[in-house]
Amino acid sequence: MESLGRHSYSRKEKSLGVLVSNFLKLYNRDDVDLIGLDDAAGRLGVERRRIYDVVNILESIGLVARRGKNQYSWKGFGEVPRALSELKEQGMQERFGIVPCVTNSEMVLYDEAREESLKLTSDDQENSPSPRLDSKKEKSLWNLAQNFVKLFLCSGADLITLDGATKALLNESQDPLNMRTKVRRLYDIANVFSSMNLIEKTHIPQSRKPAYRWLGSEAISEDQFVAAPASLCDRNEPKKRVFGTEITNFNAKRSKTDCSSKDSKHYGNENTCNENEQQQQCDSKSAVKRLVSSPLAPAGTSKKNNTGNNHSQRLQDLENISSTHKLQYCNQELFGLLGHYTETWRSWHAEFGRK
DNA sequence: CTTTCCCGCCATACA
DNA sequence: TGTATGGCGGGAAAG
Repeated sequence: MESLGRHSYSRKEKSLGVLVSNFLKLYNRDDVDLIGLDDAAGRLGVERRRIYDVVNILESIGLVARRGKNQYSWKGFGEVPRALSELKEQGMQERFGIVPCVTNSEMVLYDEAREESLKLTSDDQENSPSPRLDSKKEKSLWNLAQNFVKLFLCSGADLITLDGATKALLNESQDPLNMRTKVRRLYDIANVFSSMNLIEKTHIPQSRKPAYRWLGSEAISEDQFVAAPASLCDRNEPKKRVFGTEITNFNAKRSKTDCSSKDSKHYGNENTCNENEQQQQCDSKSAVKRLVSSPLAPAGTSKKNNTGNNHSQRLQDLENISSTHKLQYCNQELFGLLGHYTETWRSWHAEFGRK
């Protein structure tokens, strides 16, 4: 019904936060080990690019680990504490505690002597291949995410603003242009972390400045369990990938890896992907919903099952129904009673067909 | 207006 | 070469 309702689009529905939430809901299970990027993208109905974002950030916490091309492995939440403590230690060793950050009050302690945090000790003598391999990683989402948590873990600060974090993590490069980009990334990361309750968004006491507070690694769970009940209710339509984005997204991910060639491809938009979801025990009261979505064509591979197709499909259906029923109800009484209805329908049908 | 941040172009890395 | 990965920043929604 709302597929026609034009402006049902909301940015929030497509945020990295909900993506991650769905991602966790999907893979946070004991029996899950390998995660295929294509599979994830397909199941979640997003472009592959977004999966990279999610996975990179999750990896910084140890939730997942790169297994190889197209493959990540699911480590559990059990791994998180370990990873965090490791990060903390790492951060302590570096200058991470002392940087422009926010105290409980609201003051922004300006920078300080963070100059020689350079790797005087571990200068070169590292990766032989590329000299600039380092710079590459420094800018990665993965690295940024780790540094972000280090900030929380190492500085005594309770609240941290993205602004402050940016300045702290930006190596002296006060360039405003650089900062813009950095903040964007931090927003991404913060959204992910807060969606899994690792951090929480608040405000600095007096000023209205938004800031983040660190929550332990314990309150992380809860929401990402199988969660059958809640997910079923709003299971109506995917509503992501409404329209407009279609044409541009040509993700020619042929891939098909090898192991499981069971792919339904990305075009998981529209009414295709949701059905048959998983095989969870969610059928408690799902039966009711099931009926509603069936009328539409099974779609399948056609990427462009536009409205035109639907109409003709609909027509076909009606036609079938009408013929069947005509044979069925040969009772004179009924026929007479419904006569004008069928007549009306017939004329409508004719007109519609003409158009 | 400013803050938040999604989208997807396209540079790199890799096979 | 083709594919996989993921910086990066435009610009639009949200506030």
